[in-house]
Formats: sequence, C-alpha cells, structure tokens
Amino acid sequence: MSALNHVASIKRPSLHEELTERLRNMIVEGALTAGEKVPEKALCEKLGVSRTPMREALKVLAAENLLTLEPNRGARVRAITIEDLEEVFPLMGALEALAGELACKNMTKAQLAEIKKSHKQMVRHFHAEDLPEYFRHNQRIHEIIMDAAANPTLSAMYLSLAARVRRARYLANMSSARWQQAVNEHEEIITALESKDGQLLGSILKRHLENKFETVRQWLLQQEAETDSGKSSGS
Amino acid sequence: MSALNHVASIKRPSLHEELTERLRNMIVEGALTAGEKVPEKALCEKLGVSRTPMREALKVLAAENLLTLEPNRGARVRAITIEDLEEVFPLMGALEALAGELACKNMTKAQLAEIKKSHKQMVRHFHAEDLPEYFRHNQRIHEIIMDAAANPTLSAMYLSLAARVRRARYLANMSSARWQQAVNEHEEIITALESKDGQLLGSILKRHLENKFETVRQWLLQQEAETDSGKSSGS
DNA sequence: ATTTTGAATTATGAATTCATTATTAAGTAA
DNA sequence: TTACTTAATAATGAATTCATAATTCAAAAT
Repeated sequence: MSALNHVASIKRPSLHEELTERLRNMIVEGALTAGEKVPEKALCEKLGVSRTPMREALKVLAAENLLTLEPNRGARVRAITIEDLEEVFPLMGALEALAGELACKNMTKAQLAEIKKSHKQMVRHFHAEDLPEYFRHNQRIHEIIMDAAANPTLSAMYLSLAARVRRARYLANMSSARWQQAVNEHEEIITALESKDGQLLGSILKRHLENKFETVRQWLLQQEAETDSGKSSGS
Repeated sequence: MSALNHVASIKRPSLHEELTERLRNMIVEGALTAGEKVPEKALCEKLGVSRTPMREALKVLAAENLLTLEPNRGARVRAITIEDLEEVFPLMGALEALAGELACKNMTKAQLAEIKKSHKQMVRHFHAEDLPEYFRHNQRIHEIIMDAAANPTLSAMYLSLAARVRRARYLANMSSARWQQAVNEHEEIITALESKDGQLLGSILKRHLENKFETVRQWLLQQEAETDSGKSSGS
C-alpha cells in the first residue's frame, strides 16, 4: 500500500439504480404523463431490461410518491393536483427556510461569491428574456443554498419534493410582473445571506416560495379547466 | 349495483408491502442491529418468502435511508451516529413547527380534547414513573398534532425521520429533571394550541425537540464511548 | 511465519418461468 | 339491442433459475 492509496474504487451502479434515475427523469420531464398507466413490459423492452430491476425501480419511485401502485393493477404516474401543491409547497417553504438558516451559519465566501455570480447572470438572462437560461441560474442559486446548509437529508427531502412539482414549474409561464418580482426577491436573498441573518433569510425564502406557488397554482387551475372542457371526467 | 355500493373492497397488501413494514419494524425495534449485514437468504427463510419481494422491500427501505445498499455486497442496517442526529433533528424541528402552525389553523375541538386527555394520562404515568405508558401518551399527542395538520406528505416525512431516531429515543433514559421539563413543555404546547397561536406553538415544539435531542445525544455519546472501549475500531 | 495466489464456496444481480388476478372479447339470453 | 355470463387474453405477483461478483480457505512461495 503505497502508490495505490488514493485511487478511487470503480463504482458501477446497479441496474435498478440507473433505472430509477432514468424513470424519475422521464416522469419529471413529462415523458410519462400524469395519470398514465406505466406498462411494465413495454418499458422493459424499450429500455432493454428484464422486469425484475424494473419492478424494483417502480417500488422505489412509489416510495418517493412519484407513482402509485395499485395491487394487481400496476403502477400509475401520480398526477399533480392543486391539493398536492397545497400540501407540498408549505413543506418546501419550511425546508427552504431551514436551509437558509443553516446556510447562513455555514456558507463559505466561495459559495456566496458563486451565488452572486449566478445572480448576475440570471439578471442578464432576465433582461434578455431567455427563460430557460434564467431558470437554470435560478435553480443553481437554490442549489448552492441547499449545499451550504450541509445537510444531506434535508437536500434529499427537498429534492424529492421539488421533483413532484418541477413539471408544473417548468410549464408555468411567469407574467413579466411576477418575473420582476422574483428577481427582486433574489436580491433580498443575497442581502440576507451577506449579513448572515438566518431568520430574515428564512422568511424571505418562504415568501419567495409562496409567490412561486401562486404562479404555479394559477397555471394549474387554468390547465385543469382546459382539461375538463376537453374530456368529461369519470366518477 | 344497489346494496353493494358502499362495500369496501378487500385490500390485500402485496407481499413486498407487508415485508417492508415488517422489516422496518425489525430495524426500528432493534431486531436487526445497526451496522449489521442483512443476510438475504436467511431472512427469506425465516419469513417464508422468496428473494424477489425481499429485495424489493430492501430497495424501498434503502430509499428511506434505513439501510444502505452496497453493490454486490448486500444491504446493511444504517447505524445512527451523532452526525445523523444533528442532521435529522433540525429537520424534525422544522417539520414539527410547520405541523404546529397548520394544526392551529385546522384543529377540531375533538382533537384538542383528545390531546388534553392524553396529556392528563401522560402526567399520571409520569407521577407513577411508568416510562413505557408515559411514552405512549407522549407519542399520541404528537401524532394528533400531525393529524390535525392534515398534510399527509408532512406526516410521511416526519414519520420517516422519526423511524430513523426512534431506536435511540426508546433507549435514551431521561433524567428526572429532564422528565419534569418535558411535562412542562407539553403544558405550554396545550396552551398555545388553545390560543391558536401558530407561531408560538411552532417555537415551543422546536425547543421541545431540541431538548429531546440533547437527551438522546448524551445517551448516544455515552453509548459510543462504551462501544469503543469494548472493541477496537478498524480504520 | 507471513503473505500471496488461486480454487471453491457463497451471496448477490438479473432473467426467466410459473401462478394468479384483471381485462377484454365473444356469445347467449332476455 | 342490451345486459349478463363465460371463455380467452394479457398483465401482474412471486418463485425459480442462471450468471456474475465477492468472500473464504487452503496451498505455495517468499
């Protein structure tokens, strides 16, 4: 043991892990649409795996609340309802607030610098009205805050909730007024981070999320209205 | 379809669900001790199932952070460390605080009455120094608060965290001073609930949990010291 | 005596097979 | 035609089988 000390061991993720990841993305990105039955066999053939790892992955995703398993009737992509949002957002708010508090204690200068950088770029894309890039930097800022909180369990829970609503967030168009507001809120966030005021940051993040929630909620309401007029709903 | 309308369908949970539940209990109650390897085959024989549902259950429990899966090397019961507690408790605090706020909005008179009842019984068992019964009523109070919050996702997350630390909480002996303090804190909780002061309740619950945390932490420190003196630790 | 190498054993990963339950289709009777 | 029954088909649940990787143990070499 001399020159071989710091060599990382080869990590080969097991099939079911890759599958879980893959399916999660498919759900979040809308490749599997909400309410849809998940046809085991077809998916297995498409992805070239047997049913065993597929079913393991489905169980895990069900545990994450992205799917529902109906005994003897297979899996179904969980649809996002307004009730879901009203359930999930306060939770995300509480988690973000906690993350903010912890981040204020632990954040490094490098992390703060990176947030400022991301924010600048975000504002640039805001003025250029480049929504996807704007979103990317926006997301990045929240990621850094989570990282700075240095609490993997917190991150995992937050991510799992975020996955449930991400689809909706992608699709919800922001009004330009709302967009400006979001940018302003981010300024406040940075100020609070700089002054290491955990309480303040927590409350700002919470408010920020509440506003985001309202945007998504409006979109979902409209969406549900359109869907209902399109096809009649069974009992 | 006339008299058979409101007959509930027979629900037969699938094997893997029962198994998951069963294994979870075994872990929480200490039948599978921390750090221990989980021998698939032996467990399958003991519980009379094949490996397929067993492995599905293990995947789910790993997703819940109760186990770790080492590729090609099987599952291992996740040991509780002080770092874990320091990670989990602030989270539980945030969730309880949120539950408190929501409960203040939604709690029914019946629920409040039940809490008071449980509290009275809890105090009785406190004076009788009946720890198990004390714990039972204690737990019940927190359960009702969670129920009153009426947020299944919140409950699920809280329960999942609680499972991770329950073993430790069972085992941690409370000093009589701490015990008295806990009872007092519960009085405060009830007062806050009665006055529907969500903010106040949130902060009380948070403090209550922090104290609980400290108790468990002391126990774990002692425990780790004993273990280390018993057997030497590998690199 | 200690370490290293390689075969044998055991455990895990994944595919296949078998059994059971749901769904669909067809046929019959009202 | 419509409703109901029954047979056929397909899908899911679970056990078994096969393949591969890890572990153990014994023998050989230093």
